[in-house]
Amino acid sequence: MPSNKGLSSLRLDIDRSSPVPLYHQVAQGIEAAIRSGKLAPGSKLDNEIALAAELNLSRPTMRKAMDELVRSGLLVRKRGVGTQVVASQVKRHLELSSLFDDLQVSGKKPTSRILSFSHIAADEAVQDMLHLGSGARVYHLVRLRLMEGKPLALMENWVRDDVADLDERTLTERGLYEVLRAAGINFRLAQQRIGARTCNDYEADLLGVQPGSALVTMDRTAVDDIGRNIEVGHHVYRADSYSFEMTLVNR
Amino acid sequence: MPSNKGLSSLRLDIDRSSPVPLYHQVAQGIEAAIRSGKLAPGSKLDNEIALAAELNLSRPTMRKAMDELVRSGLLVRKRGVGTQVVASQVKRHLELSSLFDDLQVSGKKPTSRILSFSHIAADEAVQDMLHLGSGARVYHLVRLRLMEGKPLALMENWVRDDVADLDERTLTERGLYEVLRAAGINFRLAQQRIGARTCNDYEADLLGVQPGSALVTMDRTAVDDIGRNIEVGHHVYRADSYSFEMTLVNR
DNA sequence: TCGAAAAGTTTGTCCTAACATTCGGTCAAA
DNA sequence: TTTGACCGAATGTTAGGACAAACTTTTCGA
Repeated sequence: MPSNKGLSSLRLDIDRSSPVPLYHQVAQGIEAAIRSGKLAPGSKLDNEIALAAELNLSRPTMRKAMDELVRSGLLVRKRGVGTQVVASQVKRHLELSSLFDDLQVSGKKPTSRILSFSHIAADEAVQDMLHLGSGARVYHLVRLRLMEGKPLALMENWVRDDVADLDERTLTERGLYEVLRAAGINFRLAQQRIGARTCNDYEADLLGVQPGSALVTMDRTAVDDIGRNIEVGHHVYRADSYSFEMTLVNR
Repeated sequence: MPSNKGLSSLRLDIDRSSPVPLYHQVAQGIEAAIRSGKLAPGSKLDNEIALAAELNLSRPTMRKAMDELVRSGLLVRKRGVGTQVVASQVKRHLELSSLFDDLQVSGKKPTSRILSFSHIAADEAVQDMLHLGSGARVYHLVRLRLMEGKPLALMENWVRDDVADLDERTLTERGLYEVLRAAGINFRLAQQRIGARTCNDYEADLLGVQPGSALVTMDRTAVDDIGRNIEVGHHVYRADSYSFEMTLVNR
């Protein structure tokens, strides 16, 4: 007698009139059940057909919902065997959002001090990374991010100037990504590189650490939904206060 | 006059008798076309229906192929508009593989020096991370990874002992993941955290750097296809020789 | 008793068929 | 000149069915 878990006990009520796709509603419902413990780590789910029938959905829709959770690392599947909840508590996937957004979600109160803001001609390296022609102009920002008064990150960004109007005051109280999204930009992907190095005297002073302390470095290029390279950033974080968490998924 | 690109010029011949799924064959074909430049960065693809017809596939299959490329960051889609090749050259996604595998693919010749190998009782922290009961035993490895004779990484791993038999000689010439895969383990996901710190005298000596140099740190837990936590690792890399590249995708 | 074959279960792939939603542009009305 | 309605085009969602492949369990024969 298998201990398969149906979803009936979860009260997964889906709203067919909602603009939220059914598969996403289902995925969110199951995710909530896993995170709240109603679906125990390691427990086996009913098969796709039974679950679909239980929710009055087609199998493709049910499967797409489960795909979402497999991709985010909450479920694992094996052909001929079934689908299980992953044993360990999986943190949320590394999101394509700015640090500012990350910290807001986690309930902290980040502030931003703008050290430099200018509208300048892009040098060759920036032109290349943003795929701009020669003579193009960009916004250049250097910001210090603080969390509850404590310096956390030093961020230098170059933003193409033909997608939004930036000004210094707005950026003080809103994250860069928030401002750009409000301007109608839909970020789709970012390529980034994470590494480390020791800090110099200038950085040590701003971040409030000893010269020679370790820094986490992050270089990023962000792309929107029509393939434009919107922004490149070079950020350094205090290694004692920041690290990157992510879940890698195969297949 | 749109400059939409069909795929006919690409000679995408798909083999319906192959065990490789059609959508994956198509995805690989398009990826190859992009990476080779036959599909120019920024160019717009034909619509899904036309492409499907061109390859004698159904639209869902075509769509699934494109999904793969969207998820890996090579294409971007926008409803009502179309699908484009991303402007920038996207590196391969951060894979769930060991460093050893990574370097092999890139054509380098990594070697491994085993500093310590033992079969020991798991302490409480390891028991917890691998979800083992008290009294469980694990393999414990400390390895130094060298690339062309140059030290690159210092790696400490704990592996549960009920899934494979490990021995010191095999691990010298094969990567840990390779050995575990050969034992029938299908890795599905890994949760990892990347950070930085400065190195101590012991690490400096082994890695051939000055004490106080920057290190990239990586902590990882790997999970297989039936939800078992197989291995936890704590690795440190020379910051001047290693960094993590990845592509984040929204949606 | 043990190993091989068969049957059953479950996920994986592929197809056809609609309809919905969003975007970009055109064109007419204010 | 600007606004609004409409239309075509493209991606997004949902359904239902059929078969394939991998794995587990049971059954059967030596």
